[in-house]
Amino acid sequence: MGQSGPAMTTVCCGAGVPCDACDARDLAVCSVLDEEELKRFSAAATTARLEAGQTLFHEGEPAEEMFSLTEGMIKLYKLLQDGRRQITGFLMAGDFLGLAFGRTYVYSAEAVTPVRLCRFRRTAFLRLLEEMPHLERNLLGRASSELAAAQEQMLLLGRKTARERLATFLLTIADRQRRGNAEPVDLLMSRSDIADYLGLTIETVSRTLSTMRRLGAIALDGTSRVYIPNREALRTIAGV
Amino acid sequence: MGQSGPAMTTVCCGAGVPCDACDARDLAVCSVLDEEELKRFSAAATTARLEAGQTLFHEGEPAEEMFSLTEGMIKLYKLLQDGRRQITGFLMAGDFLGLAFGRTYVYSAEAVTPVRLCRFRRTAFLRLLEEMPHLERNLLGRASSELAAAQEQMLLLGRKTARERLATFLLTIADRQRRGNAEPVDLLMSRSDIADYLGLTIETVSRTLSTMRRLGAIALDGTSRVYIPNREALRTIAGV
DNA sequence: CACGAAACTTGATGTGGGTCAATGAGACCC
DNA sequence: GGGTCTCATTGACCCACATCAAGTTTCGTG
Repeated sequence: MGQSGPAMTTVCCGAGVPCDACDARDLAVCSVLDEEELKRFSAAATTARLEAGQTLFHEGEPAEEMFSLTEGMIKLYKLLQDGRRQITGFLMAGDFLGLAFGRTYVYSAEAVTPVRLCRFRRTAFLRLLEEMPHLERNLLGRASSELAAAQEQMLLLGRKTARERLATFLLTIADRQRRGNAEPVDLLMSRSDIADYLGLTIETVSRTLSTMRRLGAIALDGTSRVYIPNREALRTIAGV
Repeated sequence: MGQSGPAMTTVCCGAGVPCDACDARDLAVCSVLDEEELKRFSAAATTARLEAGQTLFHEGEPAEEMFSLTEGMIKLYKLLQDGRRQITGFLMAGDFLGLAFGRTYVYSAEAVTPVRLCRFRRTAFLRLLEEMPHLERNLLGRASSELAAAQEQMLLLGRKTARERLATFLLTIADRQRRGNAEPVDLLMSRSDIADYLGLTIETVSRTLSTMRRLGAIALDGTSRVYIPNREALRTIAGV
């Protein structure tokens, strides 16, 4: 189920991007730091890269590092012993992951596309957190909106139909990619990932997308590009 | 669907409990404050009471107040326009609610039992937050564990069977009530609340509990008291 | 560019939990 | 102690989505 590749050992260090050239400079936690703080902050960070499909960490492992995603997409997921999987979120440039005041990670993280990240030792990061109130406030804000998103997702998983789930999903992706109304959305993740995110099977995802295409609610270009001719119409289907 | 009773107008002020006599003194956010801070903190708070079934606030309303629950149980929920409801959490003494950096509440909150709370004006609370780093750290910790709980709930809603959901739910309640293995758990909330929390219908909740009783996994005393003779066995059913 | 593997789509069939409906059991009130 | 209201349980039936099983498309590779 996509857990190919050894974990941390395969992360290549180096090839780091300096902060001013970083795609996530204005999105990530570091955006709230002043020049002096940024210097100390980046001194505490190393950079890492992962290929698509590689695992950053597994649920249950000691949470010794935290990460800021600067490029690419990562999925977070939890597994039941028999292999059933629930993807709890897709992260993009600027997102922070691994924050845990407990001892272990509460989810696994795997690259969906090739990614770059800034990596911090847990202890070092927590020290920075104490010294930089802006940083703490920013993380609290992030946690708060992640929580809101999680509650929205609970509504989806607990109460929405397959069609409503897909419509909601497509609209969320479109928003996050800040695409104009005419531009296509790029899904990046596989049908299996979408299914495990929406609490469905790949067959249902595929069938539902086909139905929506037949109805003219979306158009598909390949398996990953989706045109949404009328977002308002999709919003009606989404039940939002 | 349980939205009886007018909202804020019916909240009775007064009858406040002084901090030292407060049930939640060691659980709530105020537990991290020193004497001097607590004085300022409580000066900013008023107290409120609600009867079971009364609404504290509705999703979408301007988020002008934040609350610390000191007694009783509150449920948080979101609605779809056609009335489908998802309960996203049950809060107990010590829990904090209403934290929103956005302008509006992202969920509704309603009393399950009679409750008492400390109430803060949003602006006043945010000011206190800046002045008291302990407080901010505590809230970040809370947000972080709430997020972990939310992800656990997504796994439940997306991937678990009805039986697994109920078993998980009962074990969680048992943990939160810190009951010994022999002691019964008290559900407090209705079947309808349980159903809307677990993404099921009341009929399925009822049937599943009956089946578990027939199998000897639990015993019921009335509709609300549940004995769990063997938690390990229930844990096996829960798939955890 | 042909081959093979993986990912996706589509169809046929099955089923867990939803829906609809009736009955039962407390709780409250007079 | 009987009436009523609300909530919970139980039964019969149904359907949205899962499962099982072919195809088909895409894409990486020699």
